[in-house]
Amino acid sequence: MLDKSFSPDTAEPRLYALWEQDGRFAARPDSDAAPFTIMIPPPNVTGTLHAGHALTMTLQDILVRWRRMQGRDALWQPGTDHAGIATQLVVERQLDAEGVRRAELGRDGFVERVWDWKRQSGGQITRQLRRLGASLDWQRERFTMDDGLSESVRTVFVRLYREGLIMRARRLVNWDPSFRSAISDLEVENREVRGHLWYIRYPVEGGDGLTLTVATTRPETMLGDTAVAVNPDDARYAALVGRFVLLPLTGRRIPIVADAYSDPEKGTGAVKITPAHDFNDFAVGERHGLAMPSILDADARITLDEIDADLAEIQGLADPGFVRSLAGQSREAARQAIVAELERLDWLERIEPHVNQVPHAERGGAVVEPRLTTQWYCDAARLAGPAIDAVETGRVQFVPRQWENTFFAWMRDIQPWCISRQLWWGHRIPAWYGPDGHVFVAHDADEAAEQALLHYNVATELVRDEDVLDTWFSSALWPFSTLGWPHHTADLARYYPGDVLVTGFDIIFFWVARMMMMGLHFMGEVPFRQVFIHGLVRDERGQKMSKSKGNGLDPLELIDSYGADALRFAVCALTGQGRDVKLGPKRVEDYRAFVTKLWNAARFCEMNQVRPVEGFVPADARGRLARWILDEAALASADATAALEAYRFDEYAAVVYRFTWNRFCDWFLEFAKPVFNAGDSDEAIELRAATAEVLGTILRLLNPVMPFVTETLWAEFGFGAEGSLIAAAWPRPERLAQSDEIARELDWVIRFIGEIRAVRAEMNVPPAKVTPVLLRDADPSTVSRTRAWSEAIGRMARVSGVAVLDGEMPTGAAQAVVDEATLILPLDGIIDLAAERARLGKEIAQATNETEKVERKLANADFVARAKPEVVAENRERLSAFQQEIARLQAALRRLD
RNA sequence: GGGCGCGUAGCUCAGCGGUAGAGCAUCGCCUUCACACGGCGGGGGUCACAGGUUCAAUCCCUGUCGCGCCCA
Repeated sequence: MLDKSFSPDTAEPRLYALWEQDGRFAARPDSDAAPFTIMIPPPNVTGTLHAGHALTMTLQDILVRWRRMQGRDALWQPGTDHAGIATQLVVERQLDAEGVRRAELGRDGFVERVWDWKRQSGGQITRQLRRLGASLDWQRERFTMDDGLSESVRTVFVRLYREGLIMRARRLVNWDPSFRSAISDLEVENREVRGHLWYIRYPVEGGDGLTLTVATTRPETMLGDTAVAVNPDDARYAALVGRFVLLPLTGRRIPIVADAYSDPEKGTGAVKITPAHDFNDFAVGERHGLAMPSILDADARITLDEIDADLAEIQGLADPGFVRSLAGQSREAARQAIVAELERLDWLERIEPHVNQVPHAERGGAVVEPRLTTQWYCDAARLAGPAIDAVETGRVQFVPRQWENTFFAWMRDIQPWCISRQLWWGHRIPAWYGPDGHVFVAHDADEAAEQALLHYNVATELVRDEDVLDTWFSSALWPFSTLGWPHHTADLARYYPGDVLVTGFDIIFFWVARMMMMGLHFMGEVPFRQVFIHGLVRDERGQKMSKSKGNGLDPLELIDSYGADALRFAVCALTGQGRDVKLGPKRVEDYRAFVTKLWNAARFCEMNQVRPVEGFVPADARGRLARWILDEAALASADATAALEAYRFDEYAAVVYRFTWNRFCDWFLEFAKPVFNAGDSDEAIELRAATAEVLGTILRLLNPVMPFVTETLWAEFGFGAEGSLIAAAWPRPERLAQSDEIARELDWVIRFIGEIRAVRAEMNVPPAKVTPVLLRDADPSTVSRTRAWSEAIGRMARVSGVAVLDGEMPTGAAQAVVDEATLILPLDGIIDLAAERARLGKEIAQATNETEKVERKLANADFVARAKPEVVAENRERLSAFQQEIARLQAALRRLD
């Protein structure tokens, strides 16, 4: 006997362990089944499960479980990425707490510590994914720093280098001064900051007091100015182009250049150019062959190394002593000091409040400093071409489609990808340098040494590049590196390309784009055929979840409170196409009610001796009720399958929910009660078997989204051993013969009962009051239906009996119309005749309103002539139905007099 | 500034040429032997606004307003 309610807290760990132990999640490379592959977009190894993971992993798990039930050889590849910056930070913080400095430990010691950390606390998220019920093939778990994956990374780097797709270059990068590393453009977010616009006068050389005023948001960078730019079309400054200004503070002589970058509308129309600290200025510098001195170091502190030599002393304008006093100061302090000095020397014209976009590091939040450094770059533009082509030709499909626009826009304008990071944790770049700086890129030190020998003709000491690769470089290889590449493994042949990548739209530039570029280049084939893009999880009010707002949802808490099934179903039901998911505890709680409903329905089945019957064939069922629900189940199965095929998770959830609750529970089980109570008649035996069949179908349909409760019921009912539902076959819908006719009959019963219920409720008939129903104008077939369903009508509509009206209309009766028949409920003394008149009047009014609309339509010659014939016919039928209904209702109204 | 998306019942969202829907909330009734995390019934919408296309527009097109996101 089932417990009073489902206990997720005990069922979940038990079932999960059972599945895992039985190898239910494992791919079956030796089977004949067609593979279905999803590569998990590897979560960050330092990460913990958040609501966004709960969403994406639930959707992936639904797809995987569903395809597995369809008989596919499902591979859901698990693992994590090594998250260079995040992980290094975690371990550095640990060291801080111990009072140990990273430098003291040395590189090897530090990396060893990171591995220690990884062994102890890394991969917390993989344990949490288990609580969600995610059926990942854990035996295949990979980590981007594994030996195999590291080999892939080295191979890719060396090959791309040899193909000229990787090169070193000295360019501006986004520099994070707190991590002291280059970071990706994509890891920079521009935030609006209220600052100022400082207007500074630069004296024109030989201009007799003539000055040029520039406006800047970053006065401290003027130490590195090497030009002032004006727009070539700006008449105000035309005469000055080609002349020089003397830079206050440093006394440097810098040219006035004409460049379209300068916007005449902005500020004064003259803009100072600091090529080493601004991306736009860098481009101007390149166009005009300007010097590019850096004035900020790795910590974003003032450094004079590159400008000290040309500091000049100019009375009232420049004082090397002041500039030297700035060395080592932060950007902020230097700004204050410089503004004060300019003011003192009267070169500051004015200050305006100004809102500007300031680049911040997404992780850590430091103000990013564009810095001129030598880094490794990957020629993303060349790799992007085939990826763009793959989407254009449909070899990779975005679902929903519109996301391909986002993909195209970014890919067509892709910038060189800076792949080096100044960290210790990560894949160290396989490049070695000779004493003269000559670079040798090789798979390992031995190979590099061989190259050096060939190059120098003598054994030469080499130094390895200190930097590591961007974490995305290794996750880009994930779809094939996890399968054994660069070795030609059987797994690689079988599971590449994968079927679908599931991720949020914020990740299109990361995983989607990069996996495609690398997959196409190295495998010659796309890494996945479809990309399902879902929204982000937001809180109940639609706000983005964030730690600072404190509105984050902990999926584990939700699982503790409501069970994993409820959380999963909520996520599934709320995942519409191209929309964010607003999730809160309330929504999860609401869907827990569905878990409970299913449980109770099953409990009811159990207490009515519903058991699966071996060899039961739906098509052979004889009872109309049995055939009805079996056919309805087939329809639901077909709809659920279609929804999943289209990635319509909301629709899938709705279909199964409606079938289970609003068909199976609300009507079928109610209709079945008298049969179940009738003992062991043939009809009862068959109906129990049919009920078991349908319950089994419900459990199978729901298993992908609610694996725990369905699996529990599956075993309780003896459909199979505990933990075996996961491997059961997905329902294959088979429509039954004569189902339309049976569906019409059941639909009639439902409407018949519904009408009586509505009349009773509106007339405030006490539930305890049971009344007969008299039929007027009823067809013989209707009369016989009332006989066939008399028990259900009696119990569900509180009717003592249905009879054909014989003789006079009873006084004080309520009336209702179902098709051709008028139902009369004698309620003398109970109903208020005035209220009954009003009720009938309202129904007449409603029907009349509809009639008029249809009449107007049919009166329109154009409509009759031009609309599709079936639409016209349909409207004629509706008109006649409404007219008859009105006539019957009016007759009913007259009978009250 | 460019692009994308969204404005449908109090809330969250489906629908997307021909009868406006669901869940939750709300109101009324019901502790009926699976379920009060329940049952039954009801109320509630000029489908943002303005034009256009069409026999017919919530749905297609154009514009306006409002909201969100991405890119510059």
